[in-house]
Amino acid sequence: MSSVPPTSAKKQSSLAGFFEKRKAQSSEDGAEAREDDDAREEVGNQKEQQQTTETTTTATTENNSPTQQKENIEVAAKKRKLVKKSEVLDANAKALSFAEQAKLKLEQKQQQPKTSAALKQTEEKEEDEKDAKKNISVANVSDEKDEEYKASRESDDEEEEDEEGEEEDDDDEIEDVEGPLSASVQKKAKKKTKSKNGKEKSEAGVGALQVELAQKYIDQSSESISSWKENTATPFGIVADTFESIAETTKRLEITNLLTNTFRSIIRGGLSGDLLAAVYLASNTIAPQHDGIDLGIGDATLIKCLAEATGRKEANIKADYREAGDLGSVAMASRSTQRTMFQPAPLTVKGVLQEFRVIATTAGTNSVDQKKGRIKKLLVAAKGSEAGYIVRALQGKLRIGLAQQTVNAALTHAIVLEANKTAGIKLGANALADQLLKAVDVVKLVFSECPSYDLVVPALLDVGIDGLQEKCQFKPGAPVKPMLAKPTTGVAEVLNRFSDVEFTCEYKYDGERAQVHLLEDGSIKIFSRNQEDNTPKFPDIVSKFKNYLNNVDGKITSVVIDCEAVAYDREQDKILPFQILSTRGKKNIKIEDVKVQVALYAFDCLYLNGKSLLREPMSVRRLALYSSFRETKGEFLFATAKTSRDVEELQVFLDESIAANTEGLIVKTMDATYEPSKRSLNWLKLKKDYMEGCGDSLDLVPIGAWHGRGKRTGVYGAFLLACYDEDGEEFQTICKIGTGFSEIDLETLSKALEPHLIEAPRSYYKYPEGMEPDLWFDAKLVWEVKAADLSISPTHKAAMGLVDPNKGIALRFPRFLRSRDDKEPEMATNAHQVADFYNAQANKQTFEKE
DNA sequence: GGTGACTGCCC
DNA sequence: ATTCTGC
DNA sequence: GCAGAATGGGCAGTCACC
Repeated sequence: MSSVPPTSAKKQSSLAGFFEKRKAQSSEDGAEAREDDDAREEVGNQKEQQQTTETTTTATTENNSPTQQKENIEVAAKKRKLVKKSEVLDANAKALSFAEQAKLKLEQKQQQPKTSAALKQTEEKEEDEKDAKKNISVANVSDEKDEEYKASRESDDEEEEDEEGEEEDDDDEIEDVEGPLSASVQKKAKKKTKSKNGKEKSEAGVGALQVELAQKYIDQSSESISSWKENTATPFGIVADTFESIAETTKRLEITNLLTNTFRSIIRGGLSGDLLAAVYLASNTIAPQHDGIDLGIGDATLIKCLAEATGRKEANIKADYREAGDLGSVAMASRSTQRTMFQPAPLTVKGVLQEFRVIATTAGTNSVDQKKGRIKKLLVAAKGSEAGYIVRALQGKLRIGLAQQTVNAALTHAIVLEANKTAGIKLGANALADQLLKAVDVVKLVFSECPSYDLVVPALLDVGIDGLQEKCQFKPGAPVKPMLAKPTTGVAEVLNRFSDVEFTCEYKYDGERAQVHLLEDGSIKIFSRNQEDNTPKFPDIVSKFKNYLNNVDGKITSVVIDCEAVAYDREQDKILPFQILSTRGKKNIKIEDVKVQVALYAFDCLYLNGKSLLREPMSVRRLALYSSFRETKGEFLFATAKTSRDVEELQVFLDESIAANTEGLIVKTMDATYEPSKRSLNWLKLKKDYMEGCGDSLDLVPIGAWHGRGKRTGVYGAFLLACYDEDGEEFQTICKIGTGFSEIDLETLSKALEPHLIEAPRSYYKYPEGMEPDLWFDAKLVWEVKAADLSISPTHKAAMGLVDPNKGIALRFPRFLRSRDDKEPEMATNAHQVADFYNAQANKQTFEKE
């Protein structure tokens, strides 16, 4: 990766080092003489990285001797925790905010001597600054921010440093700015809240924290919240700054507060379209999901963009990404080296969203280039932290602890608070907290039944909370968010959770969720679990659906049912595995082209003859389902159900479900409504592999690893696992694994694996092309891993030749259980055992036909 | 016209 | 999908 | 318990490129 001389690398005490290193390297990018050091020392790289992380907290400890490195890593593990706690800069804690990175960069530049005392000071200073920043919660609306933008625009590549200075000064200057909350007022407000804390907390009621937030709102709204400039397009920087502040906290109410204030100022800006755009950006979506608009941009394209935009080599961008764990900060760092001939117009909230949409809808020959061109333009126009968030947005991971639910809460708060203000309503903290909580419930409910900001945001601005339900109603034609189920560990837990209520169990079929709508106009629509419009995928269902209606006692004019679409062999009359279902085409499918038949297993009825059943209990909905449809063999069936309270009966039913080629059971209370907003995981799922000692558990050998990203930066994020084949005396990959690890596991395992690092894969490793891990290990450790299923794999190599002549076996839903220190790698699950596991499955793949 | 990289979406 | 974690 | 963010296998569709 870097061609930086070791001396410079040694000095790197933090992520700032990353910037410095990159800067140095990028100047050599053009020369690109020593491009391929890449093969060089991946091992060293790993150590270096561990150390980098470690020194983030301890500054200039210059421990580079190999003997000390191990120690460093251990210390690093402990420190990371501490650092996280104290909310100081830490790459692992969460997103290292871009501003923080800039600060680090500055420190590095100034070559500040970093004795531990000095560092402590710095930390404290930063804490202060953060506090100040948080308190200027509405400051991003103010005119003085405009100045800041202007300033930052003018001094592009020095801007990070400049911002430092400016931020320092803000506290003083801000007081003179009319309109927005001054920092000092905010500070007072916060102090007030803090001092009240104790009293309020003891009052309980709605929830002390909510009340505290309400109090905060009251204090804030006693001042005027003004827009940056009325009726001027909302700058994207407002949103980026808000993200930046949000990135600095993990407290959800704090996040809500920050976003609420930004939404409020946008509302006051008077451009309703801007609020909608901001809501989309904050939730990192570009359109309602059933509109089927997606970016078509992934890491690979973004990396190419960054390389082209900065004139750097792709390999270097990748290396930076690996090291930083965040493509956003790579974009930030790269961007600052770029000079532009002229100043592009500042980005606006609406403009960025619009550009995202154009990128999404660009298709056809040369579309990739066009998309890249637009992204590069965005990056060039980006100021401050904007570029980082643009990249993250395009990646589909904001990674700041903000997603739809919190956006909905903040949107609600903003609407309510602004409405209160307009109406002159002034509530006490408790009353306000109560009002906000109820309003959030309403908005979440409405959004789950009408998942479209295009509809909900304008409605909120128009009629507010009270008229919202009336205005945004569930109707066939648009999907409802589906009810989901929560994993349980066994029959006992189910009985425990549903101890006092009547419940029912249904088979959990292994297919894909299908929400089938019959509209008033007679048309049919089918939506996926994620509200994608899957109608084109199931022309066969569409054409026959009306045959399944039970129209004897009256005409059914409209209906919505919840089903599982399962691949079905109508000749042999049996359910086929999920893998078969997934081979069905998705677009432009004609009925005569359908090769994989499906059976619909219906289990709920959400709408019938013009009436929503979402608020009805399960018992009523099920009756509606049973009475409105009739079963057709191999095509349309009701999910097999049983109602019982008996432990043994439940267990028997579970066994039956497994024997019937399904995944297990879904357990539902009979009185529960279909309102995922109330509890998104209101149903329970009972699968064999959730239970201890049941399901397939294998002992496997880690032979490689990938560097983690995001909150896994600095440790491995995933590992390559293999089984042992005695016949060929080789290790054959069976899956990657990246879940089931606690943070401590990851630290421990990284440490345990370090002595086994090797430069290149052993000759006796059989692994798929294109699945080369970042680092290879000697086959020494054994881990116990759980899986739901085994499948014939197009890539993995386990048991190759034993079940299929050319294909290996892979694990479905692999997760780490524990380390098996008592086992030698040769004692790992062997290839024959893997094959046996596969063959023991009730529902094997049988599609070797042709 | 075929192939492979990339992406999104199922689970 | 599964799992872990902070609130 | 919620919400968010890490991560899995594997398929079809799209587009660049040969």
